[in-house]
Formats: sequence, structure tokens, C-alpha cells
Amino acid sequence: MAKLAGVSPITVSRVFNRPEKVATGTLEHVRRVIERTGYVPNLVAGGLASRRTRFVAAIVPAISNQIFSESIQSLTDRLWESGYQVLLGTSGYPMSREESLLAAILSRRPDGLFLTGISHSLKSRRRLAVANIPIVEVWDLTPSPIDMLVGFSHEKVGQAVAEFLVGRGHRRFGVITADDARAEVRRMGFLSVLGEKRLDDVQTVPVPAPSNFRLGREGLARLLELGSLPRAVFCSSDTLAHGVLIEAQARGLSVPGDLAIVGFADLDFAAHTSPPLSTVRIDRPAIGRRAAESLLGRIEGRPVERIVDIGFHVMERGTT
Amino acid sequence: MAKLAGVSPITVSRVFNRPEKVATGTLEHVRRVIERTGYVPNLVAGGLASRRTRFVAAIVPAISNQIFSESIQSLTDRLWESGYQVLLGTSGYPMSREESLLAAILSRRPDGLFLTGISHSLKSRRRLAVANIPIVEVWDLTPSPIDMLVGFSHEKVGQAVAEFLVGRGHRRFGVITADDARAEVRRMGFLSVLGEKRLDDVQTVPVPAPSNFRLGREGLARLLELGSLPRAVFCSSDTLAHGVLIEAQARGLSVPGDLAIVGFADLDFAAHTSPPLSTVRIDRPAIGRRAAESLLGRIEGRPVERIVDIGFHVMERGTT
DNA sequence: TTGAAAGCGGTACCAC
DNA sequence: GTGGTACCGCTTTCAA
Repeated sequence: MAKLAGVSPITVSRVFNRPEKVATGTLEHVRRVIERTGYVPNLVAGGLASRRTRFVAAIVPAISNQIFSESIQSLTDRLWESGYQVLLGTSGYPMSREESLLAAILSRRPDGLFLTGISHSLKSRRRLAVANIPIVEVWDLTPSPIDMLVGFSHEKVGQAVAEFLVGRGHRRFGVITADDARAEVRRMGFLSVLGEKRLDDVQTVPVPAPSNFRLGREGLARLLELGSLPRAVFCSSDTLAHGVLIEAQARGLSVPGDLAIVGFADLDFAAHTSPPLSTVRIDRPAIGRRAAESLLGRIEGRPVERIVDIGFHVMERGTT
Repeated sequence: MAKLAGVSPITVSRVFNRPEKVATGTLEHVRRVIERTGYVPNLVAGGLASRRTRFVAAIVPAISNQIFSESIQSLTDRLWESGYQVLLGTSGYPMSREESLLAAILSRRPDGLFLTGISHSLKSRRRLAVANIPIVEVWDLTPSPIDMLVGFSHEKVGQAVAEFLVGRGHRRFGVITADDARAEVRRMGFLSVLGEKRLDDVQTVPVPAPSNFRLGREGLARLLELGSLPRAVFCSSDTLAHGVLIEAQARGLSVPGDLAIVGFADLDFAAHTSPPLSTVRIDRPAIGRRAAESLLGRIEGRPVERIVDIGFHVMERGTT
């Protein structure tokens, strides 16, 4: 390539990485040759030499979960603007593959890491410390992240939903919750507020992750079998909530007349069921975007906020 | 690392890549040192030296689309078993970023490529030819794939749905379809069969991609405004179909009494709406899995089927 | 079974 | 503004 253009390899390199450092004439000439030959630089070699691979790895429990995929999409989009790509790894529920996945990923020397959640094994933490790259943990809140964090408090979500439902006059509650650590924290927050108010008539139905409509339908069925009919149900996801809504309607229960329903995450369908789902709004694209900003900031040596709380918002709709 | 264990670098390399070529004693010793130091080999250097990067790149229109994410999940899982990882790129609707994305991806020298769809720009095709790696195109069918293909015929899907609905006695039809090339092919197949049977009372409502419940609800609303009430609606996705179902119920239409609905893809929720959605079943995990097999086969020099038609199946449920 | 030497295809560093 | 030289950390090839 270099000899084809009659310049040194380093000049070709500069044309790609620092075009402003190359004389306009040379620049155009080299670019023409590049265009003509269809030359594509080898980032593997570049990465080895420069120790910058220009990609960020992201680990999520599952891509098919819309809750995560939208954050990943915005992360990808923002990083793309700065010339970075995203290598996606799925750790499974519950993060069973995280350790080996992390090793596989770190061996590719990513320039940054996006991790879902804040609980990692000791071995993983040690590896992360050695890797010495920017890391952003998301979807949760802790005062002591490994490096940086973008998330919100699941406990506060649970508390806020409890306050909200109590404020609407409900007194008997049900919880249908996926087997997921963060959902469990939301449930604890929910229960703590109800406990304080001496409203402990709460039945919980656990379902396996990942959630789907069927589990929501079955969840409500089981909840009703438990006796002590709840007037309001808090679900660990909109998906479950929609299943509950379908099941309630199939059983002739009026919503919210007989049963109020609150979901979580505000997936796009939540506003368009009939009646529309009440839920907890999380700005998912913001998570990816701000995570990208944090990583890029660190990479480029800018000062960054270590902890970003993006908050949430309880949305009242036709199901409450 | 090598000197720490008192062996040469090549021996360490063999411990990772060809442990059977190393004496058991040496093997165990080196492994102990690896364990103790937490050494993680550098795949960037390895990739440069061996010209095998041990990853496959996958390009899909959008990860947040469940239709694709499940195939990607099975692709990822199968490749992981063979020590490969997946770099995901999203090209957007309609594949607007494909060209630059492809260049960015090829510069990382993937060992294989998974492409959604069979239409690529001339420039892309040229680059792919130069790259000289195994490529599998998915989600469609053509007698002349770039290299390998795993998919099914969208035209036949449309035809099959038309035959099915006509067989159920329907005579007036509606189509609600996302702005997507493959959905358009399904629609053409649908219309061709109806045309042959002189049943050309078909109204089409186009909606932008990606689909969501709201677009389905609005789609039905617009379809009804068009006059000539359809008795059956074919939607380009289950998501739209569910929106149609919700809107129909909100308007007091009985389903399938007043209106039959058929979706596409058989997403997990389709079986659990009330009534359950009729749809066209596509074995999405099979697409990823077989694509992985094709790529690995090519990489490992095994003979592979160039074209795999995974077929489809029209599922009758409560909405027809 | 193990190792020495020579790259893989770029980039950092410094001189010109 | 441009180029020479060394080297990034591994694997290949071939010899011992």
C-alpha cells in the first residue's frame, strides 16, 4: 500500500488517524490510491502497535431482553460517532458465564468495559483491576463502583411504587417478580414502605427469568389461588404486567376497577395496551449514552462524573 | 510470563492452543503459573500473528428487534462453544449504515461474517469479495448467495398465508405492513395468490419500521377508515398484529368473529395474548445455530451446504 | 517435546 | 511534513 502510493507506511497511517498532520497534496494522492485499491487498514495490527483497539466490550444478561438492548443500541450509536465499536457478550441469567466471558473479552484488550449490574465475583474483580481500563457499571446504584457508574436505585423504585399505590387507596397487594437480583431489591423496597404503614397483606409470586406474557398470566393465576385477593399488583417488568392484564381481562376482572397493575421499565408497548399500563419509566437510551460519554471521557483523559443517577418516574396510566 | 514459568513463549502459547502437544508435567506447571499470575493472553497479538481473530461479525438492522436478537443469541451461543465471539453491528433501517459499518468491521479481520438479508451495495459486495472469508446471509432466500445462506422464502410465506385465509372462507383482506423490503416481498406473495383467485379487494396500510403496538393500533384504525371493511388482516409482524388485536378489542370488534388476524414470526408473546395470535412460525434460533455451523464448517475446512432453507409454518390460533 | 528466529501489519519516537 | 527504526506480543516454521 505504502509503496503503491510512493510514500512511507507511517504516512499512510497518518492519513487515516491524523489527516491534519499530512500535507493536502500528499493526503489527496494517498486517498486516491486507497480508494482505487479498496485498501482497508488492519486494526488488529494497529491495535497491537498502538495499544488502543478502538472497541468497547459490553456484557448484558441477554440481548433478547429489550430492557437491555435499547441501552446497548444508544451505547453503540454514541461510540460509533467517535470511531468505536461494541463487542457484545451475554452472561446469561444469572450471570453464570460472567467469569469466563470476561476472560475471553479481556484477552481482546477492549479500550473500555460496560457491565450490567454491580455484583461481580472476586475473580472477576481482580481481573478487572489488572486490566486497568475504564469501566462503567450500569442499571444499579452503589456508592462504591469499580470505576464509574450510570444507574438508579432499585430500592427507591420499590418504595416509590408502594407510596404511589397506597396514595391511591389500595390496601391489599400482590407482587409478581422474576428471579433477578435487581427485581428482588425493588420488591424489598416495596415491602419496606408497606411494612412501615402496617400494610403487610402482601403475597409474592416468584417466576423464573426471563419474563414473558405467559409467566405474567400464570403469575396472576397463582396469586389469585393464594386467597386474600389483592387489589394492586406490582410486577417486576412490563412484560409480566401485560401478561397479568391479559389474564385479568380473560377472567373478567376489570382493570383497574378490580385490580390495579404496575409494571417496570416503560417498554414501548406499555403505553399502548388497553388500558395502558402504569409503570416505572426508566430512560434506557440515556443509560447507554451516558455510559458512552463516561467511557470516552476517561479514554480521552477528560474529567468525568464517577456516579450518574439517572433516576426514574412512576407513570400513572389506565391500569391504576 | 514465559520466563516466569521458565519456558519459552511458544510453549506458553501451546498450553493455550494445543495443550495435547505439551508434556503433562510442563503443562501442569505452566498452568499453575498462569493461574497464580492471572495471566490473560493477548488475542490482538495472537490474531495478528496467526491471522485468525477467533471472532465473527454479525450485522443486523437493529438489536432491539426481538426477531433478530434471538437468532444472534443462538449464533453467539454456538460459536462460544467453539471458542469464537461475536461482534455485533447494527446497520439501521433500511441498512443505511451498512457500507461504512462493513468497512469498520472488516478492518478488524473477522474470521466470518453473518449478514442479515441478501441485498448489499456494489461497494459492499466488492469489499466482501476481497475480504475472502466465510459469509452467511440469513433471513431470506436466493439461488445466488455471496457465499452461504440460511433462510426461507418470504414470497412463499405471503402465498401460504393467503391460501390459509382463503381456505378459512375469507374474501375481504387488509394488509398492515412495515416499511421493510422483506415484508414487501411477503405482501407481494400474498397479493399474487389473491389475484389469481380474483379476490382483489385488498387494502394496504404501510407503517414505518420498526414496528410497535401503537403502529398496529393506528394501522387498524386507518384500515377501517379506508372503507370496505376487511374480514382478515395480514400483518408484517406479531408486534403489529398484537396492536391490531388490542385496537379491535378496544373498538368492540370480536376477534376472530368480526376480524381475523395473522402476524409473522411467532414471537413468544404471540401464543399468550387473548385470544392467542395466529402467525407464521419461524425457527429463529435455528437460523443462528445453522449459520454458526456453516461458518465453523467453512473455517475448519469441512464441506458445508451452501443454501439452507429452514422453512416456516402457518400457525392457526384463536385469532383466525 | 521444546526452542530460536523471523515475521504478522501497523504505530511511537525521534531525527531530518 | 516526512521517514527510519524499533517494537507491540504473539504464532509460524523449522531445527534440535
